[in-house]
Amino acid sequence: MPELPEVVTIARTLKPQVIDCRIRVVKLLRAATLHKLSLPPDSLIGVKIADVTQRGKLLLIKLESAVDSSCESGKCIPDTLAVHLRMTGRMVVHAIDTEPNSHTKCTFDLERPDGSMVRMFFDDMRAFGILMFADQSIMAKWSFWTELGPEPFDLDPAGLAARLAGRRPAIKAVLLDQRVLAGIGNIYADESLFQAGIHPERPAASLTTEECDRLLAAMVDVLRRSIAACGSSIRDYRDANGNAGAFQNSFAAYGRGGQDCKICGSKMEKTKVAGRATVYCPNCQTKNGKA
DNA sequence: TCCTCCCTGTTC
DNA sequence: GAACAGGGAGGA
Repeated sequence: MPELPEVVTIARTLKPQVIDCRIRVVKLLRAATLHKLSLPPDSLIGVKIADVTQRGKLLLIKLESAVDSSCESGKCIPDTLAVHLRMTGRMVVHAIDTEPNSHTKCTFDLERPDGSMVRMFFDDMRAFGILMFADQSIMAKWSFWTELGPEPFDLDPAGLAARLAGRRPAIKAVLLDQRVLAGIGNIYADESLFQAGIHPERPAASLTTEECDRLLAAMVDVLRRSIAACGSSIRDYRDANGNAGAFQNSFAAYGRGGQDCKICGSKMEKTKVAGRATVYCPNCQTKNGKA
């Protein structure tokens, strides 16, 4: 399940394979994978891939066009190919003669600067992923994009506290809300709360200044360590080279319900918060806070 | 503000 | 053969 560290890794491994390539053919194999606001697949024909970046969990393929990129000419030309991988999405580059598999939702035939061709696949077993081909006017209408919060790296403790202020829901539910923070999913929410010693069901606004400090430091540390390990591979995640990450071997909370706490040895408890499986240590992460 | 749904492979 | 995994949209 790609969260921020996995998307960073995918962007890093995809970029050298597709940069400066020109899109020649786009085949959309599942119509519902395309976002409602998206420009049609054919709008990508002829544009060049200028960069591959990421914001939160969104993979952003930056495009540049050789022709007028304004809508005034009557034809909109996308400058962004945004990909939300959700649970099982993958972007992988294969040889040009590779055929789609049963989970392929879209293929992009790319011409390299030297004239050779490759085929980029968007595979997505569970079909939750979304493709968005957009110009700036469309991005400005995409609420998920316009309302996306800052990444933890771009916040200071006071900034985090300000974003949690007035929010009564459980801190874990708030961390998963991409409008509050971008990039945190179920894995890194559990890992960060464990590392910070904060119970996942604490009302977000009840965190003290000192706890906000600890939580932000934990999120940044967990995300950085995972990026260094090329992300976490639970089942399906692979980077753009098809390689798995290694951070799953460092989990202290996620998926460890019933096992011993790595700090105090207590039995880790499993519950549900915001409809998501949640694991925490009842001793290290107490409900009334812990110094 | 919380619940259900989307989707399919894996596990119980 | 049902439960589970889960991000986000949309509805109650």
